[in-house]
Amino acid sequence: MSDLLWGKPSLPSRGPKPAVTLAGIAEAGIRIADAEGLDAVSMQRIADELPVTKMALYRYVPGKTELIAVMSDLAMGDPPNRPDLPWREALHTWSMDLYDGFTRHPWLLLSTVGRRLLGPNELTWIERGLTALTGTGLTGGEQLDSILVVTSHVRNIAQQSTTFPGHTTGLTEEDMQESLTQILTTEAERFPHLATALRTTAGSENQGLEFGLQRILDGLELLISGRKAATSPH
Amino acid sequence: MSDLLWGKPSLPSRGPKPAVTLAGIAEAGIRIADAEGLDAVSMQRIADELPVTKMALYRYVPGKTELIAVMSDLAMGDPPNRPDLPWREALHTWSMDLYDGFTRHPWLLLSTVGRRLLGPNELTWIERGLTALTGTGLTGGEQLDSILVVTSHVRNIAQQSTTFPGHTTGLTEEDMQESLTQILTTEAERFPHLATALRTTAGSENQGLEFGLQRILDGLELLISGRKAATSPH
DNA sequence: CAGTAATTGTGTCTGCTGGACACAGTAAAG
DNA sequence: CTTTACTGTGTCCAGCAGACACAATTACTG
Repeated sequence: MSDLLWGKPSLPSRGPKPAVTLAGIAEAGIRIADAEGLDAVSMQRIADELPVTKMALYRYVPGKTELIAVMSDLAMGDPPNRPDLPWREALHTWSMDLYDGFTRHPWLLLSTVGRRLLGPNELTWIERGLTALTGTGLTGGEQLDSILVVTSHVRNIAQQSTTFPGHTTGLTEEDMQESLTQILTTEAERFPHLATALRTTAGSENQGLEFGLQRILDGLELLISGRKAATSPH
Repeated sequence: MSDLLWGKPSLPSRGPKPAVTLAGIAEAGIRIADAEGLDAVSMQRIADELPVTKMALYRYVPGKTELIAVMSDLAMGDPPNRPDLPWREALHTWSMDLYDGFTRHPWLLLSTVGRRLLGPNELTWIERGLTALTGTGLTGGEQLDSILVVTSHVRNIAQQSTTFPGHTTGLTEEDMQESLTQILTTEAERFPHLATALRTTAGSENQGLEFGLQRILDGLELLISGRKAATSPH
């Protein structure tokens, strides 16, 4: 099932030499997705970048779904190896690294939704996140839930602040702002709190990432310190 | 631009009576998306459910993108009106209501990603969330960031625990578990922390929602109480 | 060396999608 | 009764994922 994601490239066989490789196909797909968005990735489009035709790709990949999965795991890459840090700093830099990845490959936000098979790189990310939380006294389930919360936050912040090439109707941040302010003037009475909230907002870019992250880490710290206070004096 | 989402249905005109309505089209689309997933929603498929042909739909909607936007805002519905509660309880029930919405219409998780124009219902959700946070001493930006964190968490938990009809390759939770345990046996040395974390996990369903939510609310409470301690004695 | 089996790449075909466009029919206003 | 505005339909196109048959290439086997 997940041979594509985990299997080693088996070289020796009988027929003609393959003209391309699975990794090469995936890289071509990544290049297209980075430049033109995930919607621009089609079998034909990928084949155009390689010395093969569209149908030849199906010798390497059972379908587009699986190809996107391979692309995604490959683009995710290996998480940067950080030296030993206290759990809070470790999780913080881990989050920032994750955010960097999502900004480098915005389409990952679209291709990694819902239930799916996990590839080696994605599992390594999880492993590194868990590493940061070992020794905190949290149970395994709590550790998993913790990195899930952090991941969710990073994902959605990235989703909101990224410009998707192609995909969405070319909406700039200004378009949204303009539409919103126009609505708030014509329908002000329906959204009083939103109006005041926006009025008292310093439009500083991307502080949402740090804000939410600090809240989550604060919440985790509360739990962890309580957990330690309960176990260590006993 | 957002006339479709915000405009009133203008009745009187000259030509023949319209055979359908925008709301009717959107409801048909919602029905299909609920039952068969977002991918099953096509112009042809919607037209099959209505007494018109595919092309007639374009008299009511400029394109599929806008139709999905209308469907999304409609499916989101009005947030349940809760009596006045302390901010923490208010935000908690708000989150649960939001989660309910996402489980009722899982495709909303797919249709409401990225930059987009906000409809009246979506804005009302935001307004209600902000209402819970008024009087906490948080700035407008902090209030917005707060509900963003909560929303992100709810979204991603829903995303993970929901079975998408159609969309993904029919992967059950068992398939993922099986694939994961198989990987962890063959590649155990690469993911030690993950292995132990999964071993010490009580497989209780969906506690991730409550866990993360409580962490976030704890973090917010820490900020809010600090904010109040700084202002009230002064 | 000849023959067979395995494997790769290609071309053709189907059914689906979103959408452009011309055209016919309908209802109200002049 | 004509004009005008509007609705619904049929036809057409480009692009998509993928099924399938077939030719070409290579290695193993007798």
